[in-house]
Amino acid sequence: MSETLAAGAVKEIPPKTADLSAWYTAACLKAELVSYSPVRGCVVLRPYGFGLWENLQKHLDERFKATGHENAYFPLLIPESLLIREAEHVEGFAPEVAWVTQGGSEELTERLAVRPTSEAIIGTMYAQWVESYRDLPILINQWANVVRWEKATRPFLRTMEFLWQEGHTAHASADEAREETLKILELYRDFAENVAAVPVYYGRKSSSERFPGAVETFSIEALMPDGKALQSGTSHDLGQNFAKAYGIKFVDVDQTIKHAYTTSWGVSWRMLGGLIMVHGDDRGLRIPPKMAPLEAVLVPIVRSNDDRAIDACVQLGNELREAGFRVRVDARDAQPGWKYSEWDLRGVPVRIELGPRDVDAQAAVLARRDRGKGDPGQRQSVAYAQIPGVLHALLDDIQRSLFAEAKSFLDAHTFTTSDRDEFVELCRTRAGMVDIAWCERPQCEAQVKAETTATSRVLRPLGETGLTCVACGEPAKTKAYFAQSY
RNA sequence: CGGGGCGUAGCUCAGCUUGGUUAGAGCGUCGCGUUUGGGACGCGAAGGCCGCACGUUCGAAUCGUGUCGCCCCGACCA
Repeated sequence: MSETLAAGAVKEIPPKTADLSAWYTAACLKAELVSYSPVRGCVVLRPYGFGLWENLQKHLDERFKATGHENAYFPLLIPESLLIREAEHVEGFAPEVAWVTQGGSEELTERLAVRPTSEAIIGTMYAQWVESYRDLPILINQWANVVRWEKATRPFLRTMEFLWQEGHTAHASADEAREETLKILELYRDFAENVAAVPVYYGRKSSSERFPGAVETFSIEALMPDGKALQSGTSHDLGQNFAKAYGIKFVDVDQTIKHAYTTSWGVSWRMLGGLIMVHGDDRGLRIPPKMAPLEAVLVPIVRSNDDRAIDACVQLGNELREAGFRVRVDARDAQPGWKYSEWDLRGVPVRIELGPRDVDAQAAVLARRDRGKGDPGQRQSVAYAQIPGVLHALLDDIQRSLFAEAKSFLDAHTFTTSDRDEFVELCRTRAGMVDIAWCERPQCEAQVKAETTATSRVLRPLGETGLTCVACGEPAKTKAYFAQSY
């Protein structure tokens, strides 16, 4: 089976501007982020890709801890009887649930779902843990894999099995649950923009885009270079729906028994796919320094009879590592130009070139990946003693400049219109995010989708009153960003 | 699941229309030598039952059917 998988799987990377999808898949494979697995629709996360994932985990975990959340772990397998308790929830996920029907040689009397998400099992446990308002809130996050039986798959963006974190909280009041939901939305926005350097719009989801079983869903939405939006993180206010389904009850301060209010929220490795598409260029990946598995790679230039650069690189590499940088010395016996291209492809933010000339001058050349080859600001010679400081500043600047570049793309591809024809045309041509006054009616959204394949991405408060819906002419209730999406 | 494309050496592909010795190229790999500041050069070598199965045929990479997988576009979804 594996030999059939290899055939035709890995291609040369086509220009990003010509075909984003083809570029994306090839880049993920060639940069050794992922490989295809023998199971259709699943990918193997290779060490370099896992490095990206680890940085995502690190930064999100820091933020979760800072807001009082703790990590825990719940089982992979969920009995059918538990999964089906919340009606909307099970209806929403039914088409994509994988089932275990046999254990060893024994047919199971009750089949087990491989979790598509963990509300069911976690809600069941919370019901056992909560007795009193004193037990609330429960603020738990889990890092886990989930399985959804997808029809069409693509590395990171949609795979049958994927890694994510899912937070599940329970609260004593509706206000507190809503506050938690919005706090996490802001946490995700902050992470996306300040760590992944991916600018996003955030807000409420329309009813048709809502999580099955939620009272209200919020999300962050990034814009890909082809004009399609990518939902990159979701935060759900579940109200009392799941508490009622799973029996999460508590005695409140007023001595009455009440159902808790719960939330759930998640970010998956899909975020990595967004980061790759947003920042990559024709030479491959460009990874923002805070997410980069390697912040810098050191390439020694070796001349015949002069390999002093290798020792110099090893020493400089050790010093930088001690100073807290993530670096690697690439001392492989290969052409420097070949190495440059390879590390460019993998998106390492800074390359440090060190050859005999530099050894003589006690300096090294720092080259930044985010700028083009011909850019005069791309390379600079820096004396040994100054390197940690310059590297630090350089990484900061790269982080900022990648965000700025992506932000100006988002701004340039966000359109506001009050004209229906223009709205339809912008949606249809996949121009970007199209901002309109909207009635928020599901029928209207369905009509827009039928006409343009675009849907509402996020809803924001409407500043003015008395406006009419740009799509249908009914009274407008909200401001909405429409776009086609992944 | 629907439409389109593809599967030949590690990679990118040619060959297929019109079936015919031993299936090709470039790159990569290996060996030796010269090289090394943005994908080096010379010489030599290895490497493929043409995705898989069945069928048509004297003969199949080439034609037919099926199947698996990959890519793109829809539908569905994070």
